[in-house]
Amino acid sequence: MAGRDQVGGSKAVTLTEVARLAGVSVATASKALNGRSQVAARTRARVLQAAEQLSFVPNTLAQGLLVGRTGTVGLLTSDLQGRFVLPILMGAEDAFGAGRVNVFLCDARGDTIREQHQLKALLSRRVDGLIVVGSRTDSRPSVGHDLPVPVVYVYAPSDDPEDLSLVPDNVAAGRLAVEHLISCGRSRIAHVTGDPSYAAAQDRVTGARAALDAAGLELVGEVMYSEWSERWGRDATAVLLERYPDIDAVLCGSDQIARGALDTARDQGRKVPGDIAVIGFDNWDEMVTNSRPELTSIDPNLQLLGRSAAQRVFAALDGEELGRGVHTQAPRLVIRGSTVARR
Amino acid sequence: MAGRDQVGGSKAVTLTEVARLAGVSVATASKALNGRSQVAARTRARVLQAAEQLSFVPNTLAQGLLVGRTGTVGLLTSDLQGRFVLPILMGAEDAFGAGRVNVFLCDARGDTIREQHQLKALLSRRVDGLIVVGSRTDSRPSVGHDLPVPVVYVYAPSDDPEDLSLVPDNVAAGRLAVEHLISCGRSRIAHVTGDPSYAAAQDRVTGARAALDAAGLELVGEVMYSEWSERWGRDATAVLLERYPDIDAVLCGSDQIARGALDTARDQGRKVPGDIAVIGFDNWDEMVTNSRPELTSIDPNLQLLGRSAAQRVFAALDGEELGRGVHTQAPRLVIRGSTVARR
DNA sequence: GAAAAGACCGAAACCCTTTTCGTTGCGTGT
DNA sequence: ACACGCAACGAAAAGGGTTTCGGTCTTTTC
Repeated sequence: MAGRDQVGGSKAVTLTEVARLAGVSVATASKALNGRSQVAARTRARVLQAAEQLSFVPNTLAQGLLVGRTGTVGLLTSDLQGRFVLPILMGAEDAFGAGRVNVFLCDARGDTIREQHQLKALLSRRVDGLIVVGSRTDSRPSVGHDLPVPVVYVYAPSDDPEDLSLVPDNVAAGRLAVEHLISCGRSRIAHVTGDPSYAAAQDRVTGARAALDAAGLELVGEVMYSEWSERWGRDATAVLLERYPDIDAVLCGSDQIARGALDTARDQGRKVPGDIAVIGFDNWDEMVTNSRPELTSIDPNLQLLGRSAAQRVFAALDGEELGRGVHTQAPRLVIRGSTVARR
Repeated sequence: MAGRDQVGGSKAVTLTEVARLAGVSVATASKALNGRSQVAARTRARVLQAAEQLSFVPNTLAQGLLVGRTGTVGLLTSDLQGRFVLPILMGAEDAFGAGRVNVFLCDARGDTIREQHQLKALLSRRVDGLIVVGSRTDSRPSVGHDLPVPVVYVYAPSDDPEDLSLVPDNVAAGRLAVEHLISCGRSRIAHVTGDPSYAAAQDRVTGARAALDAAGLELVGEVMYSEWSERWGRDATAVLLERYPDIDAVLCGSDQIARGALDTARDQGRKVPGDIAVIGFDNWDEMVTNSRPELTSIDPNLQLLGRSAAQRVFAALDGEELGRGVHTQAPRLVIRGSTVARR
C-alpha cells in the first residue's frame, strides 16, 4: 500500500511535510489550505492533494497559539448525575457546526478547591470561554471577574449580578403546568414538591400560584415540601388522598415525585388521568416514558440553554458585550397520558 | 486595589510579563517555576511571587507544542443518554490527580460521518489519546490503526482484534447474579431480558446458565427477549407469573426491566423478596434506589473501566505496549431489598 | 521594445514555553 | 596575581502554523 502511514504510531503530519510533497513553501501551503486568494489554482490543487494523501490535520494548538482562539470551551460542573449537564453540553457542542467547537467537561464534584484546580487547568488549556453549570437553580458563588475569558453561568445563576447567567424559567414552568391542568378541566389541584431550600421548588410554587390566582382558584392544602424522591412522591400522595379525597390533580415538583404519585394513585385504585391528573417537571426521558400512564411534564429546554451559552461566549470574543444579570429560558409543555387520556 | 487585573477581559498573562516583573529572563523564570535546580533560592522566590501576583497560568498549548504532550484525552461516544459514558468519563478524569488530565467529550450521535468529523477535531487538538465509548456492548467498527495516538475502546469492543478493548464482563455478571439468587435459596429462576441482538443480553444468559448448571438447576421456561424497557418487564413478568406460578426469582436483564417486574409482582400481590426475588443489571442509581423494595443489582464498575482506559493511554505514551484484544472488568454485586429482606 | 502592473510565491517574524548551551561573576587554590 | 571550577543566569532555537512583506515572473500597455 504505497503512501500508507506506518501502522500503529505514525507521528502526526505537519504542514512542512505537506509543503515538501507539494513542492511549495509552508507559507504557500498554508494559504492554499485556508482558501487565501494569493495562490494559483493549480498550486492549490497540488497542495490539497498532498494534504489529502498524507491525511494532514492542522495542529489547532499551533493555530491557537498564534490566533489566540482555540475553538474550545470549558464546561465546569458539579452535577455528578449529569442529568442536567449533558443536554447543556450537547447544546453547546451544536451551537456551531459539528466539530467546530469542542467542549472540555470537568466535574468539580461539588468541591471548591477542586473547582479551582479545574479552573486553572482549563485556563491553562486556553479555552475560549467558560460555561459553569450548577446542580440546582440556586445562585452559586461567582468564579471571579478577572478571568481572561468570558464566563456564562447556566442552570445555577451566579450570585454576582455582574455575571451573565442563563437559567430555566421555573416560574413560567409552574404557571404553564397549572394552566395545562386547568385547561384539562381540573380545579382541585394539590402540590407535592421537593426540598424547600431549592429555588426551583419555590419558583415553581410562585408560578403555580399565579396561574391559579388568574383563574380564581386556590391550591388544595399546603404545599408539601420534602425531598426530590419517588418515595416522597408516594408517601405525600397517600397523605393527600386521605386528607383531600376530592382532589383531581397533583402538581409534582419533579418527574420522580410524579412517578411516586402515579404509583400511589394506582395502589389506591384512582384512575389516571380519569380521576386524577398528574404532571411533573424536567421531562426526564427515562422517567416520563416508563411510567403508567406516561407522564406529562414541563421540559426546561436545557439544550437551548447550552446552545445560547456557547453562542454568547463566542459573540463576546468577537467584541460583543457579554451582558449581565439572569436571563431565563422559556419552558415547554410536553403532554402525555397522565393528564390527557390517549387514543 | 493595587496589582489587580482589570475587570472583565484582562488578557492572559505570559511568562514574559512574569519575568519582567521579577527582573529576570524568561528562561530563568521558566526554570524557577518548574523547579529546575539552576536557579538561586532568592531568585526563585521573586519569580514565584511575581507569578502569584499576576495570577500567571502557563500556556499548556505552548507547552504541548514543544513537549508533544497535551494532557488531554478525547472521549468519543455515541451514547446520548450518558448513562454509561459519564461514569467512564469520571474514571478517566480521576486516573491521575485532579486537573492533571482533561477530557474532551464528543458525541457523534451515532452518525459515522459525524464521528469522522469529531475524530478529526480531536486529533487537530492533539489529544494524547482516544477513548471510544459505544452505547452497547456489541463490537463496533474500528476507527482505524494509522492514528498518531493510542486508542482504547470501552464498553463496546472494537471489531478488530488488534485494537485494545475494555468491556464489562457480562458473563461473570450473569453468573454472579444467579449465584446470589441461589445463595438466597432460590431454585425456580426465570429470566426476562432485552433485545436479543445485544451481546450484553446473550452474555448474561450464558453466565446465568453456567451458574445454574453448576448448581444442577435449569432456567424456568425460555429466556424472554424483547426490549430494555420497564413496560416489557411488567408485561413479561405478568406472562411469567401466569404460566409458571411457582417461580421464586426473576433474573432481569436490566434495572429497568427489573423495575417493571417489581411493579407486576406488586400488582399481583406477590411479596418481594418473600415470594419472589428480583435482581437487575447496571446498578443505575435512580432506578435501584427508588423502587419498592430497593433493587439488588450487578454493578459493571464502569468508573474503573474509565480509569484503566486512561491509564493505558498514558502508559502507551510512555513507550509501554498498548496491548490488544478484549479485556473484561469484573462486576460487583450490590445487595438490596429485592433479594434479601432488610431490617 | 521597454516599463508598469499584476499574479504568484517564499523568507521571516510571531505566538509562548522549554531546554540547551554559552557567558558571567565569584570564590578558591597555588 | 593567575587559572580554575562552579553556581547562576541569559540568548537562542525549537515546536507548527499564519501573516506580512518583498521579490520574481508573466502579462499588458504605450
